[in-house]
Amino acid sequence: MAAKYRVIVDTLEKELIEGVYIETKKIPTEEELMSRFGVSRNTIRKAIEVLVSRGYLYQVQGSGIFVREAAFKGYVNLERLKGLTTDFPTNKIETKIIDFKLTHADKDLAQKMRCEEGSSVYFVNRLRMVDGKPFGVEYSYFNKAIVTYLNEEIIQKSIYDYIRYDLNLTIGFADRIIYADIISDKDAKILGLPKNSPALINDNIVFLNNGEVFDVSRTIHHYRNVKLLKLSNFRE
Amino acid sequence: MAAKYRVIVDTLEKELIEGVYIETKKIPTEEELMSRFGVSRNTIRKAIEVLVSRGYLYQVQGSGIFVREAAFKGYVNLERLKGLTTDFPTNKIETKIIDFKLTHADKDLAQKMRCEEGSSVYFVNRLRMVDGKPFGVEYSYFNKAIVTYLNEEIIQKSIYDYIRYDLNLTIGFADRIIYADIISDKDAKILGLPKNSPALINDNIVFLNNGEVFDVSRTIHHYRNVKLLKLSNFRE
DNA sequence: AAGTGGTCTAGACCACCGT
DNA sequence: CGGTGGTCTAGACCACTTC
Repeated sequence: MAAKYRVIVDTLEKELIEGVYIETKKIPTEEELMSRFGVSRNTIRKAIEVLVSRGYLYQVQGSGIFVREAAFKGYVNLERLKGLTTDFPTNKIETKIIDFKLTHADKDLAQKMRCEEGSSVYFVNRLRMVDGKPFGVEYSYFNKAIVTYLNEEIIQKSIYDYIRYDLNLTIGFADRIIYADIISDKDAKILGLPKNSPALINDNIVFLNNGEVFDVSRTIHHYRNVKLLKLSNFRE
Repeated sequence: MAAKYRVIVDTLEKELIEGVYIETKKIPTEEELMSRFGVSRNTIRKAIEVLVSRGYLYQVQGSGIFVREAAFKGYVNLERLKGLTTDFPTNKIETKIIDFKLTHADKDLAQKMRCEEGSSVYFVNRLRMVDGKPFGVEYSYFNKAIVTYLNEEIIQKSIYDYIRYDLNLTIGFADRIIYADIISDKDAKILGLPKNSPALINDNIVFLNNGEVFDVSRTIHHYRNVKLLKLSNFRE
Protein backbone atom coordinates (compact mmCIF):
# COMPACT_ATOMS: atom_id res chain seq x y z
CA MET A 1 0.00 0.00 0.00
CA ALA A 2 1.63 3.20 -1.21
CA ALA A 3 1.80 6.14 1.18
CA LYS A 4 -0.84 8.80 0.64
CA TYR A 5 1.65 11.58 0.04
CA ARG A 6 3.39 9.51 -2.65
CA VAL A 7 0.13 9.04 -4.50
CA ILE A 8 -0.39 12.81 -4.34
CA VAL A 9 3.18 13.42 -5.57
CA ASP A 10 2.67 11.08 -8.52
CA THR A 11 -0.69 12.59 -9.41
CA LEU A 12 0.51 16.19 -9.29
CA GLU A 13 3.80 15.38 -11.02
CA LYS A 14 1.87 13.84 -13.89
CA GLU A 15 -0.38 16.90 -14.11
CA LEU A 16 2.62 19.23 -14.03
CA ILE A 17 4.31 17.36 -16.85
CA GLU A 18 1.08 17.41 -18.83
CA GLY A 19 1.03 21.18 -18.39
CA VAL A 20 -2.25 21.39 -16.50
CA TYR A 21 -1.08 24.42 -14.49
CA ILE A 22 0.97 26.11 -17.20
CA GLU A 23 -1.48 28.96 -17.80
CA THR A 24 -2.03 30.04 -14.23
CA LYS A 25 1.57 29.17 -13.26
CA LYS A 26 -0.01 28.36 -9.93
CA ILE A 27 -1.41 25.22 -8.39
CA PRO A 28 -4.39 25.06 -6.00
CA THR A 29 -3.95 26.18 -2.39
CA GLU A 30 -3.12 23.71 0.36
CA GLU A 31 -6.73 23.91 1.56
CA GLU A 32 -8.07 23.03 -1.87
CA LEU A 33 -5.62 20.13 -2.21
CA MET A 34 -6.65 18.88 1.24
CA SER A 35 -10.26 18.57 0.20
CA ARG A 36 -9.41 17.23 -3.27
CA PHE A 37 -7.30 14.37 -1.86
CA GLY A 38 -9.13 14.04 1.46
CA VAL A 39 -6.03 14.20 3.63
CA SER A 40 -4.67 16.40 6.38
CA ARG A 41 -2.63 19.52 5.80
CA ASN A 42 0.69 17.95 6.79
CA THR A 43 0.25 15.22 4.19
CA ILE A 44 -0.33 17.83 1.48
CA ARG A 45 2.68 19.79 2.69
CA LYS A 46 4.86 16.67 2.61
CA ALA A 47 3.84 16.01 -1.01
CA ILE A 48 4.46 19.62 -2.04
CA GLU A 49 7.84 19.53 -0.35
CA VAL A 50 8.89 16.58 -2.53
CA LEU A 51 7.77 18.39 -5.68
CA VAL A 52 9.68 21.49 -4.58
CA SER A 53 12.82 19.43 -4.08
CA ARG A 54 12.38 17.95 -7.55
CA GLY A 55 12.36 21.46 -8.96
CA TYR A 56 8.73 21.60 -10.12
CA LEU A 57 7.34 24.14 -7.67
CA TYR A 58 8.18 26.99 -5.33
CA GLN A 59 6.14 28.35 -2.47
CA VAL A 60 5.61 31.98 -1.51
CA GLN A 61 4.29 32.62 1.97
CA GLY A 62 1.03 34.53 1.93
CA SER A 63 0.69 34.13 -1.80
CA GLY A 64 0.57 30.58 -3.10
CA ILE A 65 2.34 27.66 -4.75
CA PHE A 66 3.84 28.41 -8.16
CA VAL A 67 5.10 26.38 -11.09
CA ARG A 68 8.81 26.66 -11.70
CA GLU A 69 9.40 27.04 -15.40
CA ALA A 70 12.78 25.50 -15.92
CA ALA A 71 13.97 24.40 -19.31
CA PHE A 72 13.99 20.68 -18.61
CA LYS A 73 14.12 19.40 -22.13
CA GLY A 74 17.49 18.28 -23.31
CA TYR A 75 19.10 18.40 -19.89
CA VAL A 76 19.95 15.68 -17.43
CA ASN A 77 18.15 16.69 -14.26
CA LEU A 78 20.38 16.02 -11.26
CA GLU A 79 17.38 15.97 -8.90
CA ARG A 80 15.66 13.07 -10.62
CA LEU A 81 18.12 10.26 -10.95
CA LYS A 82 16.10 7.59 -12.56
CA GLY A 83 18.17 7.07 -15.65
CA LEU A 84 18.15 8.31 -19.18
CA THR A 85 14.70 6.93 -19.91
CA THR A 86 13.13 9.35 -17.44
CA ASP A 87 15.15 12.39 -18.49
CA PHE A 88 14.41 11.82 -22.16
CA PRO A 89 10.97 10.21 -22.23
CA THR A 90 10.32 11.04 -25.86
CA ASN A 91 13.76 10.23 -27.23
CA LYS A 92 15.29 7.05 -28.49
CA ILE A 93 17.74 5.56 -26.03
CA GLU A 94 20.26 2.99 -27.25
CA THR A 95 22.85 1.04 -25.30
CA LYS A 96 25.89 -0.64 -26.79
CA ILE A 97 27.77 -3.08 -24.60
CA ILE A 98 31.52 -2.62 -25.05
CA ASP A 99 32.68 -4.94 -22.27
CA PHE A 100 31.09 -7.07 -19.56
CA LYS A 101 32.83 -9.41 -17.16
CA LEU A 102 33.11 -10.71 -13.65
CA THR A 103 36.34 -9.56 -12.03
CA HIS A 104 37.92 -8.61 -8.68
CA ALA A 105 38.13 -5.31 -6.84
CA ASP A 106 41.56 -3.69 -6.74
CA LYS A 107 42.64 -1.58 -3.78
CA ASP A 108 41.22 1.69 -5.06
CA LEU A 109 37.84 0.20 -6.00
CA ALA A 110 37.61 -1.73 -2.72
CA GLN A 111 38.08 1.50 -0.82
CA LYS A 112 35.37 3.29 -2.76
CA MET A 113 33.03 0.31 -2.50
CA ARG A 114 33.72 -0.24 1.21
CA CYS A 115 34.46 -3.89 0.54
CA GLU A 116 37.43 -6.26 0.82
CA GLU A 117 40.17 -6.04 -1.80
CA GLY A 118 39.69 -8.94 -4.21
CA SER A 119 35.92 -9.14 -3.77
CA SER A 120 33.93 -10.24 -6.80
CA VAL A 121 32.53 -7.38 -8.85
CA TYR A 122 30.76 -7.13 -12.18
CA PHE A 123 32.38 -4.74 -14.65
CA VAL A 124 30.09 -3.13 -17.20
CA ASN A 125 31.29 -0.85 -19.97
CA ARG A 126 28.53 0.63 -22.10
CA LEU A 127 28.04 3.35 -24.67
CA ARG A 128 24.77 5.23 -24.28
CA MET A 129 23.16 6.96 -27.25
CA VAL A 130 20.24 9.42 -27.35
CA ASP A 131 18.49 9.88 -30.70
CA GLY A 132 21.43 8.30 -32.43
CA LYS A 133 23.93 10.72 -30.90
CA PRO A 134 26.66 9.45 -28.58
CA PHE A 135 25.81 10.55 -25.06
CA GLY A 136 28.44 9.02 -22.81
CA VAL A 137 30.72 6.09 -22.09
CA GLU A 138 30.00 4.41 -18.79
CA TYR A 139 32.45 2.36 -16.74
CA SER A 140 30.61 0.71 -13.88
CA TYR A 141 31.40 -1.78 -11.12
CA PHE A 142 28.69 -3.62 -9.18
CA ASN A 143 29.37 -5.38 -5.89
CA LYS A 144 28.48 -9.03 -6.54
CA ALA A 145 27.72 -9.60 -2.84
CA ILE A 146 24.72 -7.29 -3.37
CA VAL A 147 23.97 -7.44 -7.09
CA THR A 148 24.30 -11.23 -7.14
CA TYR A 149 23.57 -11.78 -10.81
CA LEU A 150 23.85 -9.85 -14.07
CA ASN A 151 23.78 -10.92 -17.69
CA GLU A 152 23.98 -9.29 -21.11
CA GLU A 153 20.22 -9.12 -21.44
CA ILE A 154 19.83 -7.22 -18.18
CA ILE A 155 22.60 -4.70 -18.81
CA GLN A 156 21.25 -4.08 -22.29
CA LYS A 157 18.19 -2.61 -20.59
CA SER A 158 18.01 -0.69 -17.31
CA ILE A 159 20.30 -2.14 -14.62
CA TYR A 160 18.67 0.10 -12.04
CA ASP A 161 15.17 -1.12 -12.80
CA TYR A 162 16.45 -4.69 -12.42
CA ILE A 163 18.02 -3.86 -9.04
CA ARG A 164 14.89 -2.13 -7.83
CA TYR A 165 12.13 -4.37 -9.11
CA ASP A 166 13.73 -7.79 -9.57
CA LEU A 167 16.32 -7.88 -6.80
CA ASN A 168 13.95 -5.81 -4.66
CA LEU A 169 16.66 -3.54 -3.28
CA THR A 170 16.06 0.05 -2.24
CA ILE A 171 18.47 2.59 -3.69
CA GLY A 172 19.24 5.20 -1.06
CA PHE A 173 21.62 7.94 -2.11
CA ALA A 174 24.66 8.75 -4.21
CA ASP A 175 27.81 10.86 -4.06
CA ARG A 176 28.47 12.37 -7.47
CA ILE A 177 31.63 14.26 -8.37
CA ILE A 178 31.38 16.33 -11.54
CA TYR A 179 34.37 17.77 -13.36
CA ALA A 180 35.88 18.43 -16.78
CA ASP A 181 39.04 16.95 -18.26
CA ILE A 182 40.78 16.23 -21.52
CA ILE A 183 39.22 13.12 -22.99
CA SER A 184 41.30 9.96 -23.42
CA ASP A 185 42.08 8.87 -26.98
CA LYS A 186 40.08 5.68 -26.42
CA ASP A 187 36.95 7.48 -25.22
CA ALA A 188 37.29 10.11 -27.96
CA LYS A 189 37.19 7.33 -30.51
CA ILE A 190 34.13 5.72 -28.92
CA LEU A 191 32.25 9.03 -28.79
CA GLY A 192 33.38 10.13 -32.23
CA LEU A 193 35.23 13.20 -30.97
CA PRO A 194 38.60 14.66 -32.02
CA LYS A 195 41.60 13.88 -29.84
CA ASN A 196 42.07 16.14 -26.80
CA SER A 197 38.46 17.26 -26.78
CA PRO A 198 36.97 18.30 -23.43
CA ALA A 199 34.96 15.72 -21.50
CA LEU A 200 32.30 16.19 -18.84
CA ILE A 201 33.01 13.49 -16.29
CA ASN A 202 30.82 12.16 -13.51
CA ASP A 203 32.14 9.84 -10.81
CA ASN A 204 29.43 8.13 -8.79
CA ILE A 205 29.30 6.08 -5.63
CA VAL A 206 25.79 4.72 -5.19
CA PHE A 207 24.44 3.42 -1.85
CA LEU A 208 21.49 1.28 -0.82
CA ASN A 209 19.20 2.82 1.77
CA ASN A 210 21.08 0.96 4.51
CA GLY A 211 24.34 2.65 3.56
CA GLU A 212 25.97 -0.23 1.61
CA VAL A 213 27.72 0.64 -1.67
CA PHE A 214 26.51 -1.42 -4.62
CA ASP A 215 27.74 0.64 -7.59
CA VAL A 216 30.87 2.63 -8.33
CA SER A 217 30.90 4.21 -11.76
CA ARG A 218 32.43 6.80 -14.03
CA THR A 219 30.67 8.29 -17.03
CA ILE A 220 32.54 10.24 -19.71
CA HIS A 221 29.96 12.50 -21.31
CA HIS A 222 30.08 13.88 -24.84
CA TYR A 223 30.75 17.56 -24.10
CA ARG A 224 28.54 18.86 -26.89
CA ASN A 225 25.60 16.52 -26.41
CA VAL A 226 25.21 16.62 -22.64
CA LYS A 227 24.28 19.35 -20.20
CA LEU A 228 23.37 18.78 -16.58
CA LEU A 229 20.63 20.71 -14.81
CA LYS A 230 20.76 21.36 -11.08
CA LEU A 231 17.69 22.93 -9.52
CA SER A 232 18.74 24.40 -6.19
CA ASN A 233 16.66 25.58 -3.26
CA PHE A 234 18.15 28.02 -0.80
CA ARG A 235 15.30 28.20 1.67
CA GLU A 236 15.95 25.23 3.87
CA MET B 1 13.06 34.99 16.38
CA ALA B 2 14.56 32.06 14.48
CA ALA B 3 12.45 28.96 13.99
CA LYS B 4 13.19 26.15 16.43
CA TYR B 5 14.06 23.66 13.71
CA ARG B 6 16.58 26.11 12.22
CA VAL B 7 18.34 26.44 15.56
CA ILE B 8 18.50 22.63 15.75
CA VAL B 9 19.83 22.44 12.18
CA ASP B 10 22.55 24.99 12.94
CA THR B 11 23.53 23.27 16.19
CA LEU B 12 23.73 19.78 14.69
CA GLU B 13 25.45 21.02 11.52
CA LYS B 14 28.14 22.63 13.64
CA GLU B 15 28.60 19.42 15.62
CA LEU B 16 28.77 17.34 12.44
CA ILE B 17 31.45 19.60 10.97
CA GLU B 18 33.37 19.45 14.23
CA GLY B 19 33.28 15.66 13.96
CA VAL B 20 31.34 15.02 17.17
CA TYR B 21 29.62 11.95 15.69
CA ILE B 22 32.50 10.69 13.58
CA GLU B 23 33.32 7.70 15.78
CA THR B 24 29.85 6.25 16.17
CA LYS B 25 28.86 7.33 12.64
CA LYS B 26 25.45 7.72 14.20
CA ILE B 27 23.60 10.58 15.82
CA PRO B 28 21.15 10.29 18.74
CA THR B 29 17.67 8.90 18.13
CA GLU B 30 14.72 11.19 17.43
CA GLU B 31 13.48 10.57 20.98
CA GLU B 32 16.80 11.64 22.48
CA LEU B 33 16.92 14.74 20.29
CA MET B 34 13.36 15.61 21.34
CA SER B 35 14.31 15.69 25.00
CA ARG B 36 17.65 17.39 24.35
CA PHE B 37 16.05 20.29 22.47
CA GLY B 38 12.70 20.17 24.24
CA VAL B 39 10.59 20.08 21.08
CA SER B 40 8.05 17.78 19.48
CA ARG B 41 8.95 14.92 17.19
CA ASN B 42 7.87 16.68 13.99
CA THR B 43 10.22 19.57 14.72
CA ILE B 44 13.13 17.16 15.13
CA ARG B 45 12.15 15.37 11.93
CA LYS B 46 11.99 18.67 10.04
CA ALA B 47 15.53 19.54 11.19
CA ILE B 48 16.88 16.08 10.30
CA GLU B 49 15.24 16.32 6.90
CA VAL B 50 17.17 19.52 6.15
CA LEU B 51 20.46 17.90 7.18
CA VAL B 52 19.65 14.89 4.99
CA SER B 53 19.02 17.17 2.03
CA ARG B 54 22.34 18.90 2.68
CA GLY B 55 24.06 15.52 2.44
CA TYR B 56 25.17 15.19 6.07
CA LEU B 57 22.92 12.32 7.17
CA TYR B 58 20.87 9.38 6.04
CA GLN B 59 18.12 7.59 7.88
CA VAL B 60 17.46 3.86 8.07
CA GLN B 61 14.01 2.83 9.24
CA GLY B 62 14.19 0.67 12.37
CA SER B 63 17.87 1.34 12.80
CA GLY B 64 18.84 4.97 13.25
CA ILE B 65 20.25 8.16 11.77
CA PHE B 66 23.74 7.83 10.31
CA VAL B 67 26.50 10.21 9.30
CA ARG B 68 27.21 10.30 5.60
CA GLU B 69 30.94 10.27 5.11
CA ALA B 70 31.40 12.14 1.88
CA ALA B 71 34.70 13.65 0.91
CA PHE B 72 33.64 17.26 1.18
CA LYS B 73 37.01 18.86 1.27
CA GLY B 74 38.18 20.40 -1.96
CA TYR B 75 34.81 20.10 -3.66
CA VAL B 76 32.13 22.66 -4.32
CA ASN B 77 29.03 21.21 -2.72
CA LEU B 78 26.05 21.81 -4.97
CA GLU B 79 23.62 21.40 -2.05
CA ARG B 80 25.04 24.27 -0.02
CA LEU B 81 25.14 27.33 -2.20
CA LYS B 82 26.49 29.93 0.11
CA GLY B 83 29.55 30.86 -1.85
CA LEU B 84 33.19 29.92 -1.84
CA THR B 85 33.74 31.05 1.73
CA THR B 86 31.46 28.29 3.03
CA ASP B 87 32.82 25.56 0.77
CA PHE B 88 36.41 26.39 1.68
CA PRO B 89 36.27 27.64 5.25
CA THR B 90 39.96 27.07 5.91
CA ASN B 91 41.30 28.32 2.59
CA LYS B 92 42.29 31.74 1.41
CA ILE B 93 39.76 33.22 -0.98
CA GLU B 94 40.78 36.11 -3.22
CA THR B 95 38.71 38.11 -5.64
CA LYS B 96 40.09 40.19 -8.49
CA ILE B 97 37.73 42.59 -10.19
CA ILE B 98 38.28 42.53 -13.94
CA ASP B 99 35.33 44.68 -14.94
CA PHE B 100 32.42 46.42 -13.24
CA LYS B 101 29.84 48.68 -14.83
CA LEU B 102 26.22 49.69 -15.09
CA THR B 103 24.79 48.73 -18.46
CA HIS B 104 21.58 47.64 -20.19
CA ALA B 105 20.04 44.23 -20.75
CA ASP B 106 20.16 42.94 -24.30
CA LYS B 107 17.43 40.70 -25.66
CA ASP B 108 18.97 37.42 -24.52
CA LEU B 109 19.69 38.66 -21.00
CA ALA B 110 16.25 40.26 -20.68
CA GLN B 111 14.67 36.94 -21.51
CA LYS B 112 16.71 35.08 -18.92
CA MET B 113 16.11 37.79 -16.33
CA ARG B 114 12.39 38.07 -17.05
CA CYS B 115 12.74 41.84 -17.45
CA GLU B 116 12.31 44.45 -20.18
CA GLU B 117 14.98 44.73 -22.86
CA GLY B 118 17.12 47.76 -22.07
CA SER B 119 16.60 47.55 -18.29
CA SER B 120 19.48 48.72 -16.13
CA VAL B 121 21.76 45.93 -14.94
CA TYR B 122 25.06 45.81 -13.14
CA PHE B 123 27.76 43.81 -14.88
CA VAL B 124 30.40 42.20 -12.69
CA ASN B 125 33.40 40.30 -14.02
CA ARG B 126 35.59 38.76 -11.35
CA LEU B 127 38.38 36.24 -11.05
CA ARG B 128 38.10 34.04 -7.98
CA MET B 129 41.19 32.43 -6.47
CA VAL B 130 41.46 29.75 -3.79
CA ASP B 131 44.80 29.44 -1.98
CA GLY B 132 46.46 31.44 -4.74
CA LYS B 133 45.18 29.11 -7.47
CA PRO B 134 42.82 30.42 -10.13
CA PHE B 135 39.39 28.95 -9.49
CA GLY B 136 37.06 30.50 -12.02
CA VAL B 137 36.11 33.55 -14.03
CA GLU B 138 32.66 34.87 -13.25
CA TYR B 139 30.47 36.94 -15.57
CA SER B 140 27.45 38.16 -13.65
CA TYR B 141 24.50 40.45 -14.28
CA PHE B 142 22.35 41.86 -11.47
CA ASN B 143 18.94 43.41 -12.06
CA LYS B 144 19.23 47.00 -10.83
CA ALA B 145 15.51 47.15 -10.11
CA ILE B 146 16.17 44.62 -7.33
CA VAL B 147 19.84 45.05 -6.48
CA THR B 148 19.56 48.82 -6.45
CA TYR B 149 23.15 49.64 -5.57
CA LEU B 150 26.57 48.04 -5.93
CA ASN B 151 30.09 49.39 -5.68
CA GLU B 152 33.64 48.07 -5.94
CA GLU B 153 33.92 47.60 -2.21
CA ILE B 154 30.83 45.38 -2.08
CA ILE B 155 31.72 43.21 -5.04
CA GLN B 156 35.23 42.77 -3.67
CA LYS B 157 33.63 40.88 -0.78
CA SER B 158 30.51 38.70 -0.89
CA ILE B 159 27.75 40.08 -3.10
CA TYR B 160 25.34 37.50 -1.75
CA ASP B 161 25.92 38.44 1.88
CA TYR B 162 25.25 42.06 0.92
CA ILE B 163 22.00 41.10 -0.82
CA ARG B 164 20.88 38.98 2.10
CA TYR B 165 21.89 41.05 5.10
CA ASP B 166 22.07 44.63 3.83
CA LEU B 167 19.36 44.72 1.19
CA ASN B 168 17.36 42.25 3.29
CA LEU B 169 16.24 40.14 0.35
CA THR B 170 15.51 36.42 0.56
CA ILE B 171 17.23 34.28 -2.02
CA GLY B 172 14.88 31.53 -3.10
CA PHE B 173 16.21 29.12 -5.70
CA ALA B 174 18.43 28.78 -8.75
CA ASP B 175 18.53 26.97 -12.08
CA ARG B 176 22.07 25.84 -12.78
CA ILE B 177 23.22 24.34 -16.06
CA ILE B 178 26.54 22.52 -15.92
CA TYR B 179 28.58 21.53 -18.97
CA ALA B 180 32.05 21.32 -20.45
CA ASP B 181 33.44 23.20 -23.42
CA ILE B 182 36.66 24.38 -25.00
CA ILE B 183 37.81 27.45 -23.13
CA SER B 184 38.01 30.83 -24.92
CA ASP B 185 41.46 32.28 -25.47
CA LYS B 186 40.58 35.21 -23.22
CA ASP B 187 39.48 33.03 -20.29
CA ALA B 188 42.45 30.70 -20.78
CA LYS B 189 44.76 33.67 -20.37
CA ILE B 190 42.97 34.85 -17.23
CA LEU B 191 43.09 31.38 -15.66
CA GLY B 192 46.64 30.70 -16.80
CA LEU B 193 45.67 27.70 -18.94
CA PRO B 194 46.93 26.64 -22.39
CA LYS B 195 44.75 27.51 -25.37
CA ASN B 196 41.96 25.04 -26.14
CA SER B 197 41.95 23.60 -22.63
CA PRO B 198 38.67 22.15 -21.34
CA ALA B 199 36.48 24.34 -19.15
CA LEU B 200 33.81 23.40 -16.62
CA ILE B 201 31.05 25.90 -17.15
CA ASN B 202 28.13 26.79 -14.92
CA ASP B 203 25.25 28.97 -16.10
CA ASN B 204 23.03 30.25 -13.30
CA ILE B 205 19.70 31.98 -13.06
CA VAL B 206 19.06 32.97 -9.46
CA PHE B 207 15.62 33.84 -8.08
CA LEU B 208 14.33 35.59 -4.98
CA ASN B 209 11.84 33.65 -2.89
CA ASN B 210 9.00 35.44 -4.68
CA GLY B 211 10.16 34.15 -8.05
CA GLU B 212 11.86 37.31 -9.37
CA VAL B 213 15.24 36.89 -11.10
CA PHE B 214 17.96 39.10 -9.63
CA ASP B 215 21.13 37.42 -10.95
CA VAL B 216 22.11 35.80 -14.24
CA SER B 217 25.66 34.53 -14.33
CA ARG B 218 28.19 32.28 -16.02
CA THR B 219 31.28 30.91 -14.34
CA ILE B 220 34.14 29.39 -16.30
CA HIS B 221 35.90 27.05 -13.89
CA HIS B 222 39.55 26.03 -14.04
CA TYR B 223 39.17 22.38 -15.05
CA ARG B 224 42.01 21.12 -12.89
CA ASN B 225 41.27 23.13 -9.77
CA VAL B 226 37.51 22.66 -9.50
CA LYS B 227 35.30 19.66 -8.88
CA LEU B 228 31.63 19.81 -8.02
CA LEU B 229 29.99 17.48 -5.53
CA LYS B 230 26.34 16.51 -5.83
CA LEU B 231 24.87 14.54 -2.93
CA SER B 232 21.70 12.89 -4.20
CA ASN B 233 18.86 11.29 -2.31
CA PHE B 234 16.66 8.75 -4.07
CA ARG B 235 14.17 8.12 -1.30
CA GLU B 236 11.68 10.93 -1.75
C1' DA C 1 -9.28 42.10 6.98
C1' DA C 2 -9.08 37.89 4.50
C1' DG C 3 -6.29 34.51 2.30
C1' DT C 4 -2.33 31.57 2.19
C1' DG C 5 1.83 29.48 3.50
C1' DG C 6 5.29 28.61 7.82
C1' DT C 7 5.96 26.61 12.32
C1' DC C 8 4.79 23.69 16.10
C1' DT C 9 2.37 20.44 19.17
C1' DA C 10 0.53 15.82 20.97
C1' DG C 11 -0.69 11.71 19.90
C1' DA C 12 -1.63 7.51 17.07
C1' DC C 13 -0.43 3.56 14.41
C1' DC C 14 2.59 1.21 11.02
C1' DA C 15 7.04 -0.86 9.08
C1' DC C 16 11.45 -2.34 9.65
C1' DC C 17 15.79 -3.68 12.29
C1' DG C 18 18.04 -5.89 15.67
C1' DT C 19 18.41 -9.11 19.69
C1' DC D 1 10.17 -8.62 21.22
C1' DG D 2 11.68 -3.65 22.05
C1' DG D 3 13.71 0.14 19.64
C1' DT D 4 13.62 3.23 15.88
C1' DG D 5 12.17 5.60 11.94
C1' DG D 6 7.83 6.39 8.47
C1' DT D 7 3.19 8.07 7.88
C1' DC D 8 -0.84 10.53 9.23
C1' DT D 9 -4.22 13.32 11.84
C1' DA D 10 -6.43 17.61 14.01
C1' DG D 11 -5.75 21.68 15.59
C1' DA D 12 -3.35 26.00 16.98
C1' DC D 13 -0.96 30.23 16.16
C1' DC D 14 2.22 33.09 13.41
C1' DA D 15 4.07 35.71 9.16
C1' DC D 16 3.46 37.46 4.88
C1' DT D 17 0.77 38.95 0.67
C1' DT D 18 -3.08 40.91 -1.31
C1' DC D 19 -6.97 43.70 -1.56
